[in-house]
Amino acid sequence: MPNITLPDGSQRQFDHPVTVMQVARDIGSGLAGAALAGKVDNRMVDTSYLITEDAELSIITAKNAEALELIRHDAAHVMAQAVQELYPGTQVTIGPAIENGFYYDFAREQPFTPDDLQKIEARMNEIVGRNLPIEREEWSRDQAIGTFQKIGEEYKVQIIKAIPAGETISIYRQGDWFDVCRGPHLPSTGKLPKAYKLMKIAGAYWRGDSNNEMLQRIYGTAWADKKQLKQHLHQMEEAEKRDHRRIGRQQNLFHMQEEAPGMVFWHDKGWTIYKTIENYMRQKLHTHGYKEINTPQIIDYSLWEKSGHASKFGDDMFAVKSEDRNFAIKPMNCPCHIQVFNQGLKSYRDLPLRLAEFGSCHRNELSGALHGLMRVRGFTQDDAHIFCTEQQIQPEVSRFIDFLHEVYLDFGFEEIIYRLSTRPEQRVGSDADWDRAEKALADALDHHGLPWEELSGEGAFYGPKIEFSMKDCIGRVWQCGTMQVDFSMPGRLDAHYIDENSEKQVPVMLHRAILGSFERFIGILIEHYAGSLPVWLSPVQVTVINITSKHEEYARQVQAMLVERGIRAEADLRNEKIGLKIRELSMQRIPFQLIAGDREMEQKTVSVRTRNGTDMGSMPIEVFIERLVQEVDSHGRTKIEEQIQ
RNA sequence: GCCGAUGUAGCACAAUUGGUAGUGCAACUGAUUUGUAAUCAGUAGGUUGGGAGUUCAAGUCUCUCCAUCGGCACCA
Repeated sequence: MPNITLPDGSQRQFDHPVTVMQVARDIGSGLAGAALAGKVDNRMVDTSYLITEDAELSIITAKNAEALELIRHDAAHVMAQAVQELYPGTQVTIGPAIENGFYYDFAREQPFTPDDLQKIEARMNEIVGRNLPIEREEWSRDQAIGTFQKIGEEYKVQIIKAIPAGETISIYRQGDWFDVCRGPHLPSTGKLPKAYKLMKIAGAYWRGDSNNEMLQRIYGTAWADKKQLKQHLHQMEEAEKRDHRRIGRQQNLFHMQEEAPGMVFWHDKGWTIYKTIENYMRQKLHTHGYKEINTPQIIDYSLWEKSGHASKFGDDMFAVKSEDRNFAIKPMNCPCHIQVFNQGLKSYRDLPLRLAEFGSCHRNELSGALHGLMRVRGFTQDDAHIFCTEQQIQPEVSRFIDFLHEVYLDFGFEEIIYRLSTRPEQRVGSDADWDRAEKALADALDHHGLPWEELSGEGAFYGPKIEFSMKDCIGRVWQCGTMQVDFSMPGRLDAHYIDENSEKQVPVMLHRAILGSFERFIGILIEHYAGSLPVWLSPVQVTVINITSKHEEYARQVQAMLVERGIRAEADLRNEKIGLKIRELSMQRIPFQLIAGDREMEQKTVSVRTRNGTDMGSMPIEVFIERLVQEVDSHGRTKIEEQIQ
């Protein structure tokens, strides 16, 4: 007879099998009312689940984190029921819980409209109001297939057929409506908190395959209570405010236009950010032993055929024809780097050879994939290729990881996610090669004591890779850095070196990038900092403001002193009140505003104000410059505010 | 590329059932000489994304192309 251990360690003895709900009732009627599901020996189950043996049990209520997934999954079911009641003939397919909510994919000729969402939501409220008990049934495969076939649910039939033999087929029924589902579910529809909202309609391929027909997906968000829902909606609004496309326009950083889809027109302010990053990287590459090179944009198609890109990515390359010759605009830099490597006979003494290029590339991405600076057709990578021996892979990867950490920290990204992608089914190179390369990458990560996740089979056909992703301040993950081993291309493009025994060898090539593309990286920076870039990256670092025309000359002098010291300073000498200037400059997120009036002019000082409204008082110009230079040089680690305190 | 939505002044948005395209901010002109997030007044600004069609009449309806947005798929 079951002896049930609760999370607080207390035990309850029963002389007969009990359901989760019965245990909850035994503890208290309040808990029974709140119970949404149970967790038996760490497995989520329905409240109707019958416990026959000794077990550990926790009762899941809306307060538990685990409840959210149940709530979301139920919301998906309730939505599906609502849709089928409102729009007969619509077929259901799948509808899982996802981060922040849920979706359900429907098959229906006529598209859903935004108005439909309101109607569906209203019907969902009604279904919740009906408080239909949700009951689990187990059916045989034949019964399940037969039943769904009879009601015309062809997709469900396919889903059932795909369930492995021997696995139980469970059906969840709420009122007249039922669905095949693994569960668990809430005890009744009335338990679903009315803290959901349907968000958007989207197309989605059946089974995620673009060869299949497209279904209609409805996304919703669902939470344990209205407060959480409100908070989430508020967060979405906040995220929208930091959208790099919006900030890019507001701060006059760049624009894009119809005539050049997926390509960026950088304005002077945005280009200043770009140049600052490029110069920073150039300096870093130099200290880390890279040689910077530059290679052509347009190359005869035959090189891309030889490298293998034409057959694999030909459709995504921009082609150019001239005097009966076919060219392609380069989609990547590696074949060009091999051409540089191939000039002159290389010795093992030349290795490792690290060739870097701020390589401008063009890829004809599908129109639907474009997204602001994040996914473009024309971009520049902080690209480099390291030519080395197999023995040098691990030390090179290790050095690279140090380099990458240095850079990410300077940009203010502290949380990095590491993923190692290993051999895919279709690949070149011997298993022994792959063994050694995968081990070299894993060892380098381990050597740094870094936590990493293996993505089995996700490597490129030519070699394994590590992907480095950053987490921004609102928790979104962006893949930027990469380190890829390549066994294939050096051989295809005839790269050789002479080893210690005077024999010709093919070098290993490592493809690597830290920022990825400048465009994307700048987009990430803008969103991470919500437009308030650290001073060292800010296009305009300081603006001097005069109070009246009397102080114009002094303000100009101050600006000149700043510019002299390499500070990006402007002067706002407009005939406007300083309240207006401060407002506008603050909204432009200019880090420092220097006020020049009578007092400052007399004492040769400036009054310093930050873009966040902190008045730092007045100080001699020289003192301000020294402190600012320190903040810039330290990449924001030494802040002026802190230097004062 | 696929599904859906959207495209109006530099920007953010209006415009009843098809009936003279407006408002705010910005811009420009003038006044104001101002002390820490919006001084006041005036002026100008548009073939409504491109093309075609229906109609006496199209921002509004239809077709088509383009771009953008949200997803899906893709991402060397």
